[in-house]
Amino acid sequence: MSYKDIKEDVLRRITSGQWPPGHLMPSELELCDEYGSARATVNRALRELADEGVLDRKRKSGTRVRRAPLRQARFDIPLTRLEIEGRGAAYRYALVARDLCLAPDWLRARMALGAGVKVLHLTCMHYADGAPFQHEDRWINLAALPQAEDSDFTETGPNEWLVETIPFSDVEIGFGAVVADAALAEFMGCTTGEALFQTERSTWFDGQPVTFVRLCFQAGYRMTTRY
Amino acid sequence: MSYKDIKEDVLRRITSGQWPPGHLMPSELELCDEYGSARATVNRALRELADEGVLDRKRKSGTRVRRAPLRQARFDIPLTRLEIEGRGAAYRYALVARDLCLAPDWLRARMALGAGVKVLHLTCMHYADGAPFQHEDRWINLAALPQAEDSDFTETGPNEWLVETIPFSDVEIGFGAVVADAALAEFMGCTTGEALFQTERSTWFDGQPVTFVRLCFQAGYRMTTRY
DNA sequence: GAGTGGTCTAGACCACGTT
DNA sequence: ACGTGGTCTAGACCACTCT
Repeated sequence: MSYKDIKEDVLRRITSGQWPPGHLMPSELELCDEYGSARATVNRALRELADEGVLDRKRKSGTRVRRAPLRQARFDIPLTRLEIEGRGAAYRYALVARDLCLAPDWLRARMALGAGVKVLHLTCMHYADGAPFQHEDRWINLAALPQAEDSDFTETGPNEWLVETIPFSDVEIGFGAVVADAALAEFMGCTTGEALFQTERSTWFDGQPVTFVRLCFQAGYRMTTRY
Repeated sequence: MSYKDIKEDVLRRITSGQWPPGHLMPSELELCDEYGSARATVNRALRELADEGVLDRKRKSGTRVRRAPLRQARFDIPLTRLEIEGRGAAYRYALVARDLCLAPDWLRARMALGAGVKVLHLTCMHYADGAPFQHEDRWINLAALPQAEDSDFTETGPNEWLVETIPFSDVEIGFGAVVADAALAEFMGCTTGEALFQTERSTWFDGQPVTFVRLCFQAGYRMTTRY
């Protein structure tokens, strides 16, 4: 039995009611006997199920079926270009505004920036088959990324530039809703007062705040996943 | 070296620029030499980094640092009661309406229900310290869960009842935004026209559609995570 | 064909938490 | 003290995919 077969079989026993929520499962060694597999194989199956929130494992106490499955949803956060192209639509990018300025107070608080820090403020639009898809409001900390000042971002969006420039970062992401004001409605080709799905993202690299971005999606956009 | 140490060291090499995006890493056997570990240990470290979207692995070609890290965000989807209590607020639940009816067409399409299927339609409110926190619009397929008809849901919300009744399910979840109409604004204690964060969830058990729910959160609510 | 990752085995020691 | 899961080792065979 492969570890995948074991995972499937354990899930089957749980969904069939043979192992109800809270049930104490056999120990790894007992399952090794039953499945005729090595302990490492059984262990991998159970460990992955625990990672996925189905099982609860404790040394000495054993492995139990979770009562209220710790439901977790995993979302892919793709580049906007790839998301649009993945739907078979043509991608177009446009730079709306590019502004060098001191970080406003709300941004300094948000990104934990010191006083008098210069930031690059970019406003961009992303289109799918010519229709407004996403409005991007981006702030880049020039103290962390001075070379951003030399890029003009007319051809390539800041997101794509960033992922090629910074290899890895800590990220905080938040989802919410926002009402389209007159300006945003004009960009997004919707009516004023429409509710738009919005994500906010702060990125750090090596402990240093790098960028903050607000993305507003077209009206009716839904971010979905299965698990 | 433990697999965690190896993960850390590989991440350090990536963030330090020693292994830039797209870089071809040493093979597992070479890393075994370098770290003085068994191949299974190195394999687990690299496999987990690939699962997390940092590395890209292919047989024969080897392991590379992802160019555009397929960033994934993991969100916990807690029970509303636990989310509110976890913030140190008092939880209160109220059943607003309970209605037995035939599934409307949009719902039949959404849940892949046959014609003439009876559903239980529930409207509920969840309060945090007395303030409206979440509006729940729930539909339960009585063909899959006939015992739902015997529960009155005045004391316990349908979500808590469901997780105790069904051990495991397939779930499709979507995030979006919705404008508060007059009725919803009254429930949520906000002004009409406010943008509210909304999640929709469809649940299947054993291939059978069980329930569909729309959750509207208080104005300004943000669902956040770090990764 | 050959190199790489994917997986499995049998055995071992350790860490944690309950008793 | 003892039972359980957590992890590591050394070796093996297989599957994919590039040339």
